[in-house]
Amino acid sequence: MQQEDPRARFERLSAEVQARWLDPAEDEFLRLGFGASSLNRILVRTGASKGQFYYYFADKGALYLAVIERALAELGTALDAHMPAPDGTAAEFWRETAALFGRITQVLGENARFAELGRGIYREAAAQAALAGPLETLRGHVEALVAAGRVVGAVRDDLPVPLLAAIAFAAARA
Amino acid sequence: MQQEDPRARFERLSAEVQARWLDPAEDEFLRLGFGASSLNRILVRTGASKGQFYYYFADKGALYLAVIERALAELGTALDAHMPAPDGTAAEFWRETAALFGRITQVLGENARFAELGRGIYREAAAQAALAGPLETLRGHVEALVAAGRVVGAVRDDLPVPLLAAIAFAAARA
DNA sequence: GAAAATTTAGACCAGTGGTCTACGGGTGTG
DNA sequence: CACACCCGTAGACCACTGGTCTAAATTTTC
Repeated sequence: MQQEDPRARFERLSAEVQARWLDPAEDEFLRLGFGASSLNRILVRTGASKGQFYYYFADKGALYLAVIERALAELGTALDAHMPAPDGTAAEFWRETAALFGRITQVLGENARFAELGRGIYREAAAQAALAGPLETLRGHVEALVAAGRVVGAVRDDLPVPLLAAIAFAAARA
Repeated sequence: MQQEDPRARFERLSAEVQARWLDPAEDEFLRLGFGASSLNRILVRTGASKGQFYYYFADKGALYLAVIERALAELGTALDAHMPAPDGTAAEFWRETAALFGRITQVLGENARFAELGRGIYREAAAQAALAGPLETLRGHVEALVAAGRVVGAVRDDLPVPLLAAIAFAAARA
């Protein structure tokens, strides 16, 4: 007798009302991680009731997911706003790449929460699947960059793209 | 009226008895991660009582730590058994490095659990501190390798060692 | 205004990690 | 032998967890 997907109900809400849910949740998740965060505590801080929560979210993980998705979307638009215009030489490519890295780390610095939130993803199998979309977008940026690098001969082509992406992430983190 | 550190009591136990605690715990942590693992369930599978557990471990995290430390120690000895004898040229260095990577991934493949366990560490602040010792040993291996590479001019020296180590880990994971 | 649908409140549940008291079983000493 | 001592054990108990469910309030529709 399932009526509707709670997720759909939440997405129907205005951004302001959504923020009223996501802001306290993000704060809690950021400070304590997923496992140690208390849903009841979040509810108190949000000023909402149990029934209200489970009307808009399937479970605690869905809330975590919603927080990450919002953050990821914001990161995406922030990156788009800083996109470079690449040209043809290998030297230029590396300069552009270095600049892009600078921009990414800058954005990450401005939003230090992304790194922290990202770490929590690993565990949630469902999260992996649900985040495929947003992450695919970001991965597209990286892949495009790598492809451009190959054209100008600056990037060796015997390494798989995911590996490069992983290295890029690790480097950015450090 | 604190009598003694539970940790000391556990370490006084024989390896066999320790394994009787750590084996079921490792299985649970591996399958479910730290947060979703149930201490009570582990106790049932171990055949131990609450009191018994808290006599040997400070809390759930301490058990998790003990599991990781044992795994890390085993990884260390496994790596030592595969150590190369490096010589002087850059080409040789890279061959050796590639071979070492192969060995590491091989060892990691044989003990696929390390990657999984490692991911769980991030959250535990205490774990970070407590694992400093064992990790320092492993880091020593990597650092020695990098130093050797610098001598023969194969590794650029404008990158910090931790960054290289992070890249190495990321690459090994992928 | 009444009937129907959507939204909210919170008591309730099994299970969680952790504490605490009481008890068994050695061992050493008189 | 008996006593005290102490290491180790058992498990009742606690506050809290995420999640379910029913009943009431509120809004929408006719």
